[in-house]
Amino acid sequence: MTTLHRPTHRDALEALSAAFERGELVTVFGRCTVEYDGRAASSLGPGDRLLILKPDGTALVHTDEQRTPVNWQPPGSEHHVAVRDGRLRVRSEREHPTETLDVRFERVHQVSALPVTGGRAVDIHGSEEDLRQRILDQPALVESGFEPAATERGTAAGPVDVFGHDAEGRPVVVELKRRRVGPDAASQLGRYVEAVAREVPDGTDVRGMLVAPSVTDRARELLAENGLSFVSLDPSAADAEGVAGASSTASDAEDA
Amino acid sequence: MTTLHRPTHRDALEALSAAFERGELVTVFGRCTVEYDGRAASSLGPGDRLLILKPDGTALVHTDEQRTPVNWQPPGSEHHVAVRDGRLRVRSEREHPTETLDVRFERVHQVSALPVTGGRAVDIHGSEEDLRQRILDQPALVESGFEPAATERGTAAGPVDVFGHDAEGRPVVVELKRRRVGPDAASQLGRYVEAVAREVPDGTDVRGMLVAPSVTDRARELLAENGLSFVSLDPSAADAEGVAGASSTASDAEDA
DNA sequence: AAATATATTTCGCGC
DNA sequence: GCGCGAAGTATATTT
Repeated sequence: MTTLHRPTHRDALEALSAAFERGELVTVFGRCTVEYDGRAASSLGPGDRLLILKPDGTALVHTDEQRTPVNWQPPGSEHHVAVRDGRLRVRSEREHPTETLDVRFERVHQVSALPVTGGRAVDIHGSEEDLRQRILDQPALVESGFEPAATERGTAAGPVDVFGHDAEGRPVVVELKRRRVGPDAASQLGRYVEAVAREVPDGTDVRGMLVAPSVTDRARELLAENGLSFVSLDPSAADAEGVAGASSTASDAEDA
Repeated sequence: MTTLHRPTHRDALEALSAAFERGELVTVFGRCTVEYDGRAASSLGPGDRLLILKPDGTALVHTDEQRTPVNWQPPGSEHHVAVRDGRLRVRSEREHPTETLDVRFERVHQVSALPVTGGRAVDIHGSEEDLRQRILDQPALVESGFEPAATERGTAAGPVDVFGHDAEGRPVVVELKRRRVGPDAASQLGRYVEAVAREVPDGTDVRGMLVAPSVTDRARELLAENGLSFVSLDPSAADAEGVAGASSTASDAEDA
């Protein structure tokens, strides 16, 4: 681990080059301007920022606010350091699409090179994947008598989360969302149902069910217009009881 | 600017508390485990990571890979530091929704407190907003004879990017995208057109046009099914010539 | 490489 | 606060 305080721009350059060589994570804190050009273009006037350069090619420029970096470059980019007119300049470039990030330092307050070792594998649960598993375990959460037949079933409109049949044997398309849904999810379900309806004998009733914690009003209307149902299911809720009391709030499926 | 190298956990605690007090940006580099619980839940085993704590409540945990932090907490959260069992622990909490992030350090390699001053205002161009302005300046880019009447026009399905009329006086809904579009954008346009069609006298033909650099096949089909058009327009293209050669690729608007 | 959908998306604007 | 949609979204998966 190397840290330089108020280094000369030239010393900062040396430290950065060496750190890249060693595959270390680098932070540079200093007064700088930032220019970006690529998918869009942006310009950032002088100020103190924290620049993070990762050995995988990621570049991040952070101010003292927000979760999102004020400027960045995705992994796979190439970091280049130089001193121009006595000032440290870090340029990060990539192709496909062509994008460049330019950080020009007026003053370098601190440079650190951090050797990173150890686990990167984060174990996340509570995602949509978990919700699907829960429904396969307890299909009655969707509807009494529901029988899952496939997950990620391919259709002309894309893969359906869960496909199965209801108590009366009708095909059912289930779309899962781990949080409150808006119109986009309703449209998505509609597209899937339509796609399945085309694969199936004419006149077959294909049902569509949106499973999520809740819906917005507009999404609810959209579901109703298309004869689709909504089932309230909280992904974080303890999966006790189940089976009996699947709180199914079917939409009023009346045509317009 | 303060930096401590291999501080005791207690000294690190002191430095962090003082830095929070002064409203500084803090970085902690060390071997740690991370636990998150909230909208989802995650667990991260021991390893060297860079923890960034911003005075606005943002917390970021970065490894040596990826643009996205391995764990984080959004702005507005509250940072708490403590020493438990002789180990530095940083906890970041927020409500609505309730979420907690716990970083427990085995070893603290470095602590830095960085006073940030200066500009945060980044000037971005090439966004959808710019594209809209360009179309208002040169409506013929959309279609010869197109006359914009309103932007962000409200409908029951949400605000329409640009609303206007074609050469024959028919209402036109224009949806703008700064990049290649998929089925979602086609659905969105369809919803807007439908909403406007309901406001207008029965039988009035409401046209829908998707303006973007390009479309995917499935999106193109979806547009065609709903009698919607596509106009190819690159946001980054120089707005020279124009007027004459709006490369309009209208979809075959035949009904199914 | 392209297409498609998810994400602890984040962020901003409007109601 | 909720709803809605954009974003230089990023990221993973599948074709």
